[in-house]
Amino acid sequence: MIQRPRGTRDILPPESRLWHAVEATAHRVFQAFGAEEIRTPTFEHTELFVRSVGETTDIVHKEMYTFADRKGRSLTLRPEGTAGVARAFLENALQDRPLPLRLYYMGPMFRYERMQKGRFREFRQIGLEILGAASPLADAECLLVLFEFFQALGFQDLVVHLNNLGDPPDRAALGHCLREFFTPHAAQLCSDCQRRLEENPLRVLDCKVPSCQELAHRAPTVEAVAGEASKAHVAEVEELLRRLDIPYQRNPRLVRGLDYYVRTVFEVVAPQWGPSTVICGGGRYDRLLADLGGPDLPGVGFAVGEDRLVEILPESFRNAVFGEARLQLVPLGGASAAALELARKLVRQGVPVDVEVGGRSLKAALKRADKLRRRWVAILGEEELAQRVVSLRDLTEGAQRLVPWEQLAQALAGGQNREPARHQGTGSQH
RNA sequence: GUGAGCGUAGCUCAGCGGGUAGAGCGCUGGACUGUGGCUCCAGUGGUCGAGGGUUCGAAUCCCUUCGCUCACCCCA
Repeated sequence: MIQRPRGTRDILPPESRLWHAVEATAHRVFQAFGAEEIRTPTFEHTELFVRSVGETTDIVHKEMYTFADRKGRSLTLRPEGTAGVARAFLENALQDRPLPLRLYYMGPMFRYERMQKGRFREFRQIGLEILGAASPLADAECLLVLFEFFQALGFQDLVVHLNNLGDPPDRAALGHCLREFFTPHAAQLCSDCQRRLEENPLRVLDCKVPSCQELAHRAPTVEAVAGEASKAHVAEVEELLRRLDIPYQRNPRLVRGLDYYVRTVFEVVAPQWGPSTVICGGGRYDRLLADLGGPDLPGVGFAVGEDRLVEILPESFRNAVFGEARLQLVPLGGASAAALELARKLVRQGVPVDVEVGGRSLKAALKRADKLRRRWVAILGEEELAQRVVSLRDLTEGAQRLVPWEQLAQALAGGQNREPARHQGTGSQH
């Protein structure tokens, strides 16, 4: 038996409805704020990710799905979304459109990693980029759109963790400072951090090992070396967040893994999953477009991990999705063809219908409707057919009455399903 | 890349001091010929992850391998 490749998943019904609903919500909210969807390739030239994400990052270092095509070109399955959007922006000269441009995307990303809870080799991200706006207003708008999205999904308790990473010269200076600070205490650091001290001292700041954390808390932060410009920029973002009542928390040890970030960086963690489970990460990347050979235009954006988001979706949203009323239409005897006609009529009126085409007995059909937690069953037998009615049964109460076909849509209007059926997880477990 | 745990029916698992593969749930049907949920009955379902070894005989003991999961690193 052939199994799915490691790190991929089958998203089965009814779970797939949640994914659809999350994506529909994203389209609606993002578009309401003036963003438009961009679809870019799932794979790009390897060089794009090496140059944008950064050569020293783990993503490029050891997590890319890189392969040579038949002509020997090096291609890579995209590990994140921003690089492709930036490339498409430049390639299609979108800087000649009215700026800023708000672009959003959703789709699969790929990273070659060992499997773990909430971590996949193929996972989905929903992201937004605002290109061509240097103002802190753009950073704040990003977070505003993000939180309106969360709000529409029913989240109540999410908090943004926010930091200033400074401008590029500041980052270099901070690296120096941190090396000077940590080197005398190197013996106290974990072995990973001793390595980080050489390669990327910023990463020591968010190590989870207690002894490292203790040191990190006393280490100099970006504030010590950041220029006035970046400080003022992030302070203004904070001011706007307060004004908008978006809950945030300044975290001076927050460091993001991608090299292109400057100034504002942020992430949102799932409260019930502990501090390491990031469901959204983002920040400002003012140098990225220029580094890719384009005009010197700023950008800011975020990406939400859809897999993790679906995992922690509030009950309210799940219930709304699974509670959608559907009519189960059961034909008896020779009424099957008429049932299909009736189903077409109802669907055109906006009523979702399942026709029982299994040819089973009424008893079996009712049993099935009950298993599916359907509320309404319409029985169409010879007698009903002759009178152009159905027997409409309400499975919640067991009540049943005859309803003419023309009034069926109206009789069902506003009806909710019964409590959602319990279902299996995501198909990712075996 | 490092460390740990686990692989028996579609799902959750029992069986492991070697002796003919089990239960619950699910699915299908029946008891109840056009009326669900509860109950009862029947049916359906498995190269015991794979390969090798020990043995008269292995799901069970030994070795190898593959797969899955969790943690670390890092991230969505």
